[in-house]
Amino acid sequence: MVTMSDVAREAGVSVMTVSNVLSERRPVGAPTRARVLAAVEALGFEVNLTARHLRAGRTDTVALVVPSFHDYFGEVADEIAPLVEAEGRHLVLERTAARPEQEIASLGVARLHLYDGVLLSVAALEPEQLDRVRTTKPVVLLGERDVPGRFDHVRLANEEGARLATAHMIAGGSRRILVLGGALETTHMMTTDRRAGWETAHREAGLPVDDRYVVPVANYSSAGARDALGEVIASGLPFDGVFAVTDVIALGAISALAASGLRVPDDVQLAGFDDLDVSNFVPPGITSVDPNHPGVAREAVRLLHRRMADAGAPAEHLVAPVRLVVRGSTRAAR
Amino acid sequence: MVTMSDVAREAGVSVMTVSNVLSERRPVGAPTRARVLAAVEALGFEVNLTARHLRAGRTDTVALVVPSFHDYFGEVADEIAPLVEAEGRHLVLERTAARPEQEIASLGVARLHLYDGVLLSVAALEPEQLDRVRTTKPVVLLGERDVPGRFDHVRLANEEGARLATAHMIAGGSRRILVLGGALETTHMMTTDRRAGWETAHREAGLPVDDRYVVPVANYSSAGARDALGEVIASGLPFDGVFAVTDVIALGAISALAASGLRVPDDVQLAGFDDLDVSNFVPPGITSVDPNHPGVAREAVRLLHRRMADAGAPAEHLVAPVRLVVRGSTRAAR
DNA sequence: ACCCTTGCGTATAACGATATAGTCGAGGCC
DNA sequence: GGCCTCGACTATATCGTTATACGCAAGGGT
Repeated sequence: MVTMSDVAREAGVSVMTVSNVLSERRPVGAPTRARVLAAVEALGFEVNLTARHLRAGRTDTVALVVPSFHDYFGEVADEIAPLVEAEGRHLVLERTAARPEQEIASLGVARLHLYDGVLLSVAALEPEQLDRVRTTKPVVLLGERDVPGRFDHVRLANEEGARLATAHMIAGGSRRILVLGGALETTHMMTTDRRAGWETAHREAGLPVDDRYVVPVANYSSAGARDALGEVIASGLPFDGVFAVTDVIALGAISALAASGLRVPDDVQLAGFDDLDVSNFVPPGITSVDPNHPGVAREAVRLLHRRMADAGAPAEHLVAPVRLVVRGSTRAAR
Repeated sequence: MVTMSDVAREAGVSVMTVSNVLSERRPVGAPTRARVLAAVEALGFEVNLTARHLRAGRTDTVALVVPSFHDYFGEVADEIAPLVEAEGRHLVLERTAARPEQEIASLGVARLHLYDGVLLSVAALEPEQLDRVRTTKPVVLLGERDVPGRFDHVRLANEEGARLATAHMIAGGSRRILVLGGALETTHMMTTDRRAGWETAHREAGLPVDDRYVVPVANYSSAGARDALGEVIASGLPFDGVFAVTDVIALGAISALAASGLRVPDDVQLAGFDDLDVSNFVPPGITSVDPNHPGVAREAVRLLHRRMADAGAPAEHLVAPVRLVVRGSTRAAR
């Protein structure tokens, strides 16, 4: 490896002069500067970022820590990357899927210190585990769990989005709406908050809430959704609408409906959540709650920058607004 | 930040003893060991990975560098991660999308040295740019471009997969098959290799090859595909099959076909490439070429480990086999 | 003539870990 | 008793950069 001192020797100057030429932290005379740059070019020198980090305490790198790389998180990551890069920093993704139940533990707090800041997506992490994380590293949390108050946090208006989608299907004539991927527990998490919105819409419309219409889905996957909805259909439980708690689940649902010869939206209306790309293109288009990824990304990055600039700033807890995108899988109000 | 020397002072030993306790590189007496561990616990010490890297030259981290985080690459990344972790290392994702035309330059060779090894996905990188990368860092290339012989490289059997998919639709009765996302150039890249397979299938069947059936798609996106196919339909060019060079494009195609009232597969057969999750669930199921992601991931990681263990090993160039997954978007042979 | 600034460069000490060579007492062997 | 080995622990140099203080000549103000 070619180091700064190699360059310094080649150019006949001290290492600090090389450093100053490259970082432009302090002025260097034109002839000296030229000789240094020539030496850099000739030797093919590249700065050692590790040494810089150790000494300068700065990596110019931000990590986004996600449970898995695909689908939802991949799309969000692509929104966040340009915003981080606009500030002259780099974004890298780390993943915790190995042990979803202990996101930080499996990652190791030590790794957090490799970065200037961390966006941590908390899907399965319990608040008390999070509370044990004692780090001064700037961290902004993303996700639908409750988190300790001292952390900055961006979450979605899950309940409101679910209410909008469900109410829309009720207005379109549905009276027996499944919540696919729902769960009966009361802990605040993505799935329970969205089920709560489904309930709210029912109550507001004066419709009964029936627990049999809450259908869990294994792994929140499309395959799990297809199987789960297939079983509901086979069971004979009557339904005329499906609120899928994610678009990935909606995709599994549309597959199961098609396999059973049920027409969307004529026999069954369908709505999802997340507004993934795919929802726009799967015929007849899946009505979905748009969580405004660009907006969430912008807020998260804004909070992180603020925290990096001022470690003592009071924590902010944002709830990003959502809106319903109506497509062919639901009917207009009757 | 609490350092090893804080721990050493607290435990009344030298820093090397702390290091030896934690790394288990050399034996430490039981009472001393206990005091050290107690001090680590009491102070909440976490090793500084940057300092370790600088001194020990090892990060236990592998990077996967991709053009973007979503869809195809996200799915591949989730396959690769467990394999890397199984060897006791960490996987992080870096992205180059900022300037697709200069993947390495935008990333900076310097960043490569932050990792023990790098899996570099070359989508838009020209061979001569790659040739300029002079690094001793273990690098394995993934992707469909030609690359300099000195690099390890894993690519797909693009032409063969395209040939299989096209031949299958010909056997099912199609005679005028579009290649959506195709390009007429002859440089080896994903899109041209797949177009070549489409041509081969036509020649083998004694069918004419018509350049008007090669339809480019903006950004290889679903939206671009929908627009492009919409224009073909509007133009009146007759066709009864679509070979989409990626599943993302196939998704746009199915949307355009539905919008025009064309039935799949009755009026138009459709096949894609990549076998993304979505293809399994979009009714009626999209026939697709399965590039065997797990196999590709396994080979890539195997090559990287080999290269990390032996920098002088001869470069391997692998072409991963593909197979056709037949679903409802195509007809059985007539 | 004197002092102070300014511009340009250098020498040296960190950052926090690990590698290497050493120290030191206890015990074994002849 | 003398010598050697061995286990347990320590002192110091080092990885490649940047922060800090300093040296030194040229120029400007009084």
